[in-house]
Amino acid sequence: MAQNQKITINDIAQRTGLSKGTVDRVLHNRGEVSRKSYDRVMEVIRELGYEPNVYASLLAKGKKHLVAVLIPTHEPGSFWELAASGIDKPADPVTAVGLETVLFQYDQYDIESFRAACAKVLEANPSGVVLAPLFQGETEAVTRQFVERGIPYCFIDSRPDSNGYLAYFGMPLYKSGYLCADQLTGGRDIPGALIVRVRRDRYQQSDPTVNRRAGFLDYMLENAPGCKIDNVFIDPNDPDGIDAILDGYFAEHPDVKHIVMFNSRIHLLVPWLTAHPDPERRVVGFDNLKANMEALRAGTVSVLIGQRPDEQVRLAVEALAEHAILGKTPDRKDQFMHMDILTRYNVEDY
Amino acid sequence: MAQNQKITINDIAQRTGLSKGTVDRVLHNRGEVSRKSYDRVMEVIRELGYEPNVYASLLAKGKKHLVAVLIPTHEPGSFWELAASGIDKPADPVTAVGLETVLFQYDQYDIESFRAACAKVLEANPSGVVLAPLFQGETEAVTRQFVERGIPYCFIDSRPDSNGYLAYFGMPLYKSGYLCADQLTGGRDIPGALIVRVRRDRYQQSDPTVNRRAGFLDYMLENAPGCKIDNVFIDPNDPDGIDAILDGYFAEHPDVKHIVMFNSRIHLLVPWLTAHPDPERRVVGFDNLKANMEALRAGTVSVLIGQRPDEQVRLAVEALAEHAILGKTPDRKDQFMHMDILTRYNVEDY
DNA sequence: ATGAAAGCGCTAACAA
DNA sequence: TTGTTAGCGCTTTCAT
Repeated sequence: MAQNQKITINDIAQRTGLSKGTVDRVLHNRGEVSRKSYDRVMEVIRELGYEPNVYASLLAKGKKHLVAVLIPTHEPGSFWELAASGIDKPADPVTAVGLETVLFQYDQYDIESFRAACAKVLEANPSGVVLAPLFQGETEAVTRQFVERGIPYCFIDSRPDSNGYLAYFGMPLYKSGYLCADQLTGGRDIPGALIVRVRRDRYQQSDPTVNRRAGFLDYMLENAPGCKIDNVFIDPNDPDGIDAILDGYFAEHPDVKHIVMFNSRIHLLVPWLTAHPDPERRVVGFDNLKANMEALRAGTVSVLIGQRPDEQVRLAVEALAEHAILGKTPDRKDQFMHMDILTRYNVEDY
Repeated sequence: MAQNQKITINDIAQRTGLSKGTVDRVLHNRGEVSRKSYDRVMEVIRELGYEPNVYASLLAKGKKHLVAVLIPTHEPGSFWELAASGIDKPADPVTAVGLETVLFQYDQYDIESFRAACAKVLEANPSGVVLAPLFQGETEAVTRQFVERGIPYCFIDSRPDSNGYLAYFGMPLYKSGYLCADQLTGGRDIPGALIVRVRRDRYQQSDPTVNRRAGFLDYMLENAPGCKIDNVFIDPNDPDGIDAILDGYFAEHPDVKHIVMFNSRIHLLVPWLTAHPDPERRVVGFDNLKANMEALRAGTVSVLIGQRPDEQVRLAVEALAEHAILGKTPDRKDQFMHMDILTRYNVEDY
């Protein structure tokens, strides 16, 4: 074990015969230092194994770091509520080190509200921002501003094709469809499966489920070639309509049992599923919304695939904090989250 | 938004007409303060919404916090290696805040080495220690010493019946057996299943797998009553013996396909499984050892149930750090980890 | 290009 | 019981 006498800038100032000020200047590449002094300082730093004391530094600059989290407003029980809950999770010692996180929200169906939120974020002049790229064009616009102002940012949930972000935290979408298919079929060929989709007006939003669907279909092609796959569209705001649509479909296709949805709304089917129990049926959906987990416990949904949205924001915030405070850059830019398989037997401690 | 002018102990000193010293005393309940002053200070603190500045505090006391992690030596690819890898995971800002973690190891089959490691831990006088309670009696002994010396400690992996620990991070063992059974059977009745066990000499160690086995058997009783369940014992150090035992068993029981192991050693069966492929067979094991994950990818093992041992130690270290630095106590003492279901389709990003 | 010095907010030792 | 004071290690003017 090496001697643990922390060595300070004073030590290295003495050793070099220079002053703390100069040492500090080289430490932060702040210029105004002669080539010679610079080299000498660097040498001694290495020699003595100097490591800066973060508290002292933070204390001296007296700066609070603020990271902004820019996500849609969350109705209770929604996906974005889960995500938002991650904002307070960064390990307390971290926040204790002078990190403040602020939530900026917008209506995910209203591009104007997104613009407004972006403006507020810029105003707050944060040390970093984490955002979900729901509106493609606008996202490009803000991130360009971030870059201009030297504000690092992280994407969560999904990731545009741009390149200036510090890191991305999210599920591998195509693969998640694959996994989903495997859970639905149990690895066996099945007669048929119904994909329930939400009719979306296109709010200029990107749809992350298309990749997922692609993965699903590819799996089926390879592993369950005999399976007939149908699509049906529902309106989230019309519960009766949902029942009617499902009734209609299954009346015509009594051989089909299995059901899958690629967004987080599998809970919309619970009333119908409850009314039409079938031990043979497998139902697979995504995301650990409260209502979805209820359905899992009740047995109406067989499997849920989770991606820990709260972890995504936690990790993103931490990455930004490390960047701001310690100047570190994550080793991998794209950090894919593990896809959690949830059944009634392991929901409890999720 | 409230005004963000950080208020300091100076402010509250002025407001009360007392000195920083006195304020500091009440802040830390260090006594030597008159009832009256105490009350007044508290009042003003509340009134002004004072919050201490952690950096300043840390800087002033100049104390590095050390947390000791006391776990078995890890051979490469073992369970404890995974656990050990969590030691460096606490978010960097945390370690930056002055946390040092040190690993203390012992031979899990040698109680003397455990005693020695404990002695060293005590010697290091850490601010906290995380340990796995492998040796029951000895664990009681050390923890008693921890309590005496006011050193908080966390258990990981499993948890004795004592009560003085700060927190426990681990898998719910009984439930994990239940989940395991469900994954093995796929929710259907099956003709038979073979439990492969490791013959353990009793090193005075507690065996965490007994609860798991109990959960498994209960599930089977309830949900697969027709299933014949057999046990077979292998010696980890005798690969040929393993093959022989499995050959022997399956020769006699051609109707049985499924195999399960309750410890982390399912990878021991890979040679035999590879030599005897069977698309109908399901094989379920525990823990994401490298060898196990390989088997999953190769398709010889169907499902692995993971508990993120690295997360367990990370969380334990963080809990201890929060306690030491911030004086916080975790809200829940027993923090059960989620049980991860791993298949070939979601191992990749684990 | 470099040095000197005044803090950042808090702690702890010592006086009073 | 309370006040005073000298730092903790680093940053940041302001001189030089």
